[in-house]
Amino acid sequence: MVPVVRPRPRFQPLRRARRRDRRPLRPDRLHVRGPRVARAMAERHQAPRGTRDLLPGEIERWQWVEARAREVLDRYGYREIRTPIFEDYDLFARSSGEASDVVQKEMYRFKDLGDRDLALRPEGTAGVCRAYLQHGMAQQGRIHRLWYMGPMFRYGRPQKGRYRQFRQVGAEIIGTAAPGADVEMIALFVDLFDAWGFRDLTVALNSLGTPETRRAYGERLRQWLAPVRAKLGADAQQRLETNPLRVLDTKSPEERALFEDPALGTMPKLLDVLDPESRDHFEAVRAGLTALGIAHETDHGLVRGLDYYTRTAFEVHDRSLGAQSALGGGGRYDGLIEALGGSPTPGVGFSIGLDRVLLVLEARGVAPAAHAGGIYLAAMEGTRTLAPMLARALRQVYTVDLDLEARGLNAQMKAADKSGARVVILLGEEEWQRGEVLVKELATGAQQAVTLEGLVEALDRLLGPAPVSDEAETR
RNA sequence: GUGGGUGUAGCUCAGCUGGUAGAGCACUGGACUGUGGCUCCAGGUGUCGCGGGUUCGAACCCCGUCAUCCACCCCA
Repeated sequence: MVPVVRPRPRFQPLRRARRRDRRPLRPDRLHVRGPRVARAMAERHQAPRGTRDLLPGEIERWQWVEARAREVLDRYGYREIRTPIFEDYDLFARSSGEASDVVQKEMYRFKDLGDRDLALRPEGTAGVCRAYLQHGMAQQGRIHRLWYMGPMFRYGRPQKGRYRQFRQVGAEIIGTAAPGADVEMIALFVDLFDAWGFRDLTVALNSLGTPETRRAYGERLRQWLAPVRAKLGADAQQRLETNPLRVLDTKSPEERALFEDPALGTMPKLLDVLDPESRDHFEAVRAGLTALGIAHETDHGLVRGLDYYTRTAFEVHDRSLGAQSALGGGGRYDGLIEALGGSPTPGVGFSIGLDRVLLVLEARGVAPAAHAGGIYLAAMEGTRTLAPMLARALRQVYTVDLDLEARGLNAQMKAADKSGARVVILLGEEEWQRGEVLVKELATGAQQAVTLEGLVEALDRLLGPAPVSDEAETR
């Protein structure tokens, strides 16, 4: 006989193959995952880098945060607006600034099948302003208070608190340059954090003036730093040319020490060169915040490099987050809508990174109260077909779970316990003959037979008619 | 995009300078086809991230790659 040599698949050692062959067939797995060969050849999928799944157990925390935010925004009288998750690339390029990092290297930009140049939104304000213009909202009232909540996308190396898909909640007031708008915006900003349980926040505040005052200030900075220019890092020297305000933003202790050099004299402050109108505006905002008892402090290093940002800029940070400490920020953008092709229209807004808010809440052990359990409907052989009907009727009012696989009573009771149900309705055959069901309270084990007519009354007594609370509590 | 750390069961982690898969929790079934938690028994607990290479032999060594974490850049 001629020996036949069969090539052995290289991806699977013989030892492992034998092990697998000894295992009993698992039909429940086979039909889900497919035959072994197909599985071995297929790549196993995972969420793309920088994205993540929010699973049951974690999503409740998100729902709680979102619900609290909606309540506050609603009480402030703001209206929700939902804009597309992708827009023309050009919209973001204009609103964020061609030279900005976001546009230069963080944009998810793509062409669709119609060769349109599109991008996933990196922030929310651009889309809101576009919608404002597209639908002529200016004609329907001068001042619009809007909010949005949803995913944003930026391409960058992910780390804790920074993801490629992240969620923001934000608000805008379009149509007034009054300092009162800035004050309300910051009050809303702070009250959102308050609703999530943040206390003792301090808002960092600055005024960027106008593009003209910023240019003048940039020149002052260049002159001031000229003596130590050679000692600055390469990045800082580059920024001194393109965006001098950013030089002050450095985290380098060496560079910060240079700023303290007595030979330089005191650092010029942007507030010192503000135009009189911007100065008055800034003072009015500060006075308004003080009147409301909102803690704030001026941060001369707080800058926004983009041309369309004007006057007020603000941020809050949480040091527990590490390098990505910014929880949210905002400011006035009186030049933006004009730059997008509208008539000159002032606006002010903010955005808050919900992923980072959730990180802080998680670290603090703040969790939504556990969901109060509902009803588990257990059936027996002779009442099996009744269960789906009764369950459907009860589900008009109650949270009802039941077994789908015709399992034994023991298994159903275990499932009921595991599901967190408070009450089991047992469709016993004998009881059903008499027009009754058994109602058992799991916490006490107490059980009684009730007629169908008395069932609702018994359930209300055990479960209470009150809706479940979703207030937060500390573990 | 730059630099560094880490990838072993669903989760938290052991695994000695190469010598053939481990614990706890969780999960499923059974003891218990008319009653959950406790206990006991049985069990999937596994592409040792993935792909190459070195070796008689790789979870361990080398290279690449992916993911994750930290820092930078920048922001939320």
